[in-house]
Amino acid sequence: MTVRLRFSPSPTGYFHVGSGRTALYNWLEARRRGGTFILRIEDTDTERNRPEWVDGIQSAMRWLGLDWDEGPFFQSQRLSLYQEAAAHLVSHQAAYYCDCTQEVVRERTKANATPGYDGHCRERGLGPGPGRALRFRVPDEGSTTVVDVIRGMPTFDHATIEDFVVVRSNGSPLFVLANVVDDIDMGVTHVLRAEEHLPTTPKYVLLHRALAPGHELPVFAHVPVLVDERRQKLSKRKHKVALEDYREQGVLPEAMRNYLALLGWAPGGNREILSLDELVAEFRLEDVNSSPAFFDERKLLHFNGEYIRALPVDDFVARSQPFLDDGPWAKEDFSPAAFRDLAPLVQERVKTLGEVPEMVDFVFLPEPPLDAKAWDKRVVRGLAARDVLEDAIGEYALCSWDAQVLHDVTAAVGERHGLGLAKAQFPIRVAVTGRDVGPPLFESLAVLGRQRTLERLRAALARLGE
RNA sequence: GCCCCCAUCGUCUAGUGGCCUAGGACACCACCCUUUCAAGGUGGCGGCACGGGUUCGAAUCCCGUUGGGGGUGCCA
Repeated sequence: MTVRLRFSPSPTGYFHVGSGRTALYNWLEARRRGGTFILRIEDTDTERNRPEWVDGIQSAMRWLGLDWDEGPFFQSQRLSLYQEAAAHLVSHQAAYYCDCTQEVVRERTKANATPGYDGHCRERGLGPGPGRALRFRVPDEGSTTVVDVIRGMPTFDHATIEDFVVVRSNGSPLFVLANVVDDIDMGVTHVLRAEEHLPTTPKYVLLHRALAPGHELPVFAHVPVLVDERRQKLSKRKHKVALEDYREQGVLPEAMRNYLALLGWAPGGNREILSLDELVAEFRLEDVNSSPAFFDERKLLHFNGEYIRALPVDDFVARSQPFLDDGPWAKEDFSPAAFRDLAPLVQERVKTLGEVPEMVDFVFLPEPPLDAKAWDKRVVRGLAARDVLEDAIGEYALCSWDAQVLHDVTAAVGERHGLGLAKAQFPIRVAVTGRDVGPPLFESLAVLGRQRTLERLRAALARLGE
């Protein structure tokens, strides 16, 4: 039998990393088993849905490389299906109408030991109508066991499950109903979703049995939630966890994908960096952990650095382009050739593509950006800084313009003033690039050119003299 | 409160009764390399929550405790 998995987000906020991982796991399991991956948008709560979030879901998934075989389906366009299901429940006495308002229920059950709806309308024989919600009649006795590949078999006593609402009093279906109806209709074989859904799963099972008696239940897999440093569930409200933010920051989708895959799952052996093909081949739902994982941005960034460094230089250049386009320099001052020369040196120094512009901005800006602290420390208070600058100007004016030559010449300059190269290069670096960190200096000078280098050296001297 | 889930270094994890003196990675520290910063190399710090069982033997199995989390909506 071919497996069918679905990812069914609701468009109630931007797409966050936790959703990304759930989508990825669904996709991985579907691909590995040669099954079908379905995208279904659960937008039954019209109050909270927004079309831009729907676009966000799809673009985030495309960015991660998670292509779907069917869909996107929209529950808002499948309402008649849910109505039919509701009618079926009513005609089979599996559900009943209720006109209790939330306030009334709360008031009435306040004193009860078990909170929740008390079954007040069970025997009242109410028909449909305005202000009347449809409730599922949960058996009083017995229990429901959920078979979950990563959690075992949690069991829930029916006594602890209230008669839950499946259709709102305004006629719209609730998540729990639409979800089950669609899974049955779409032949979903594996329900892989976040752990927070585990407590409502017995309702899913009860509904499934009532709606499709004899049909096999899907296999459940509740993956642990992602948490913050305080071990609280990552939420859209409180945390900066939108996939989009990482994308804009210059995180590579393959790095994000790899990192996400490892949050709750590990391949055999001491490996961490895995290609998509390896992920597909080795991922196993059964091996997913059951405890919550902390989304560690530092490790993500480490992965990203690994992926950036592994890129062929031309790819690195191409993928840096969008970030270069937003650089702080005038567009016409950017030189692809100059960037290409520095690219290999930049590539091994950044953790995100967003850091690329500041590594090379001194080349494309008319004046070097000024890092006041670096200027003060390495030029104003730097050892023999003035002498080094003056001496360097003299040498640089005459030597041939080549990184190796510049290196040797500068080493000689340093020696004359009792400094090693490491110290001697500082005033020059700050004068020319504005900072005391950056790509190797002599290669940078080679790209900048003799004239601009000398100008900046002289400007620094002038500034020092003030 | 009630229901459910979870528990190995700070973090992500390997581990499925002997191979564990508990392995790897991130982070951190030191050293090496070195024109800065990175990268790389070497080393270090650091963990089986606790208490009972079961067993010749337990990180691994069982029970309890504690701690953490999720749910408890006419949200998903």
